[in-house]
Amino acid sequence: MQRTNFSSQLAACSIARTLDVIGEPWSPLILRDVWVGLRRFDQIQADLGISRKVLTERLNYLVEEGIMERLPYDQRPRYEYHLTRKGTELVDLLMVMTAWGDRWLAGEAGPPVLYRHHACGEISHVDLRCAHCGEPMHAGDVDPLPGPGSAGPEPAGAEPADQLA
Amino acid sequence: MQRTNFSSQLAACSIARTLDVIGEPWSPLILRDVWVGLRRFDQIQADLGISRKVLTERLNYLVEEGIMERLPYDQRPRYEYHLTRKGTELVDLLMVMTAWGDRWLAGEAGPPVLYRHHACGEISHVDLRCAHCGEPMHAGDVDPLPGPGSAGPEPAGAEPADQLA
DNA sequence: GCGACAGAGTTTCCTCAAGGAACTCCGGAA
DNA sequence: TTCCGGAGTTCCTTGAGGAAACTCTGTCGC
Repeated sequence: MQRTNFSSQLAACSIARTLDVIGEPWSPLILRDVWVGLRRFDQIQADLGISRKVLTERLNYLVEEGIMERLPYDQRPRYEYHLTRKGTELVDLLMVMTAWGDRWLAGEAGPPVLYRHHACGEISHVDLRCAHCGEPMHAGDVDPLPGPGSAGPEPAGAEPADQLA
Repeated sequence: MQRTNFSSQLAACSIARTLDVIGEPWSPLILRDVWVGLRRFDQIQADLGISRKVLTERLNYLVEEGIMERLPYDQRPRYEYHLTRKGTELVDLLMVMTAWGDRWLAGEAGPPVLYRHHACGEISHVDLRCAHCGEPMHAGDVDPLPGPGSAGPEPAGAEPADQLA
């Protein structure tokens, strides 16, 4: 296929920008693998069954974008991939995917993996809260407004959010 | 390209399952558009600049997966897409993408769109909390454990999370 | 010293589906 | 009776992804 081009959206949409970084097929799964400790090329390749070519491309891109670092672990040309701060924060996304997938897509067997929260020691999952007041913050709890990086002051028309997010 | 095949991962990974639903290019942006009120085919098509063919495919798939409903709004064959409960909860993912994108990828101009939280009236963004204890829950705050839907009891080896999430 | 080895990619070739553009279909409206 | 606007289809090209073989580099065993 042709490389999907979100360019028109990149200007005005943090979602599109984020997708540009981890939106490609396999990228989130690679991020997950590195997060849980599969740090080497062949480990990730074997775990995912991804082609070596694609894995190379994705890893290079993720390094380029500052999501991961490529660090030598031997005199020989051997490298490990580690998450940067930027990459670690991106794992939030994976946790939300996990929560949603567990809730809506888990088979009769239940979730394949559980997470124990260090702070309370319980098996739990993530919940979205307002960073300001701490109350729940979901799809219906917000109004979108044009921000400083928007294309310009939108006419306050009937369509509140034509150029979005 | 050949349709990316996560099949090996689908069995054991809620992330892969979730990606199977909204992981394709454009799907998250379509979800966003419908969320903010662009509900008709041509509106979405014009907003995203996506090809009509791909938009048709994505919409059909999202309807099939129960993320959206296709509802007539006229005697003529005219339809609108609306989010289901399942789809609305998936918007959480978009909010996390927005938060991450705003933090790490916003240009010098700042975020293109802001969200005002109904509960507190403030411009804010989402934060991840433990659904159980309410404390912050991020990448470093959890241990993954095999759950009921895992392939089987993993040998409690040195590699704590080989078959993951 | 020399070949086998292991990790980490590169390269090549092939296939097939993603994207784009143009076409169709349907039921009012003029 | 034609025009129009919304909502899809159809067709073609291209380039992404997969598979497998090849490369490069430093170690290890003998």
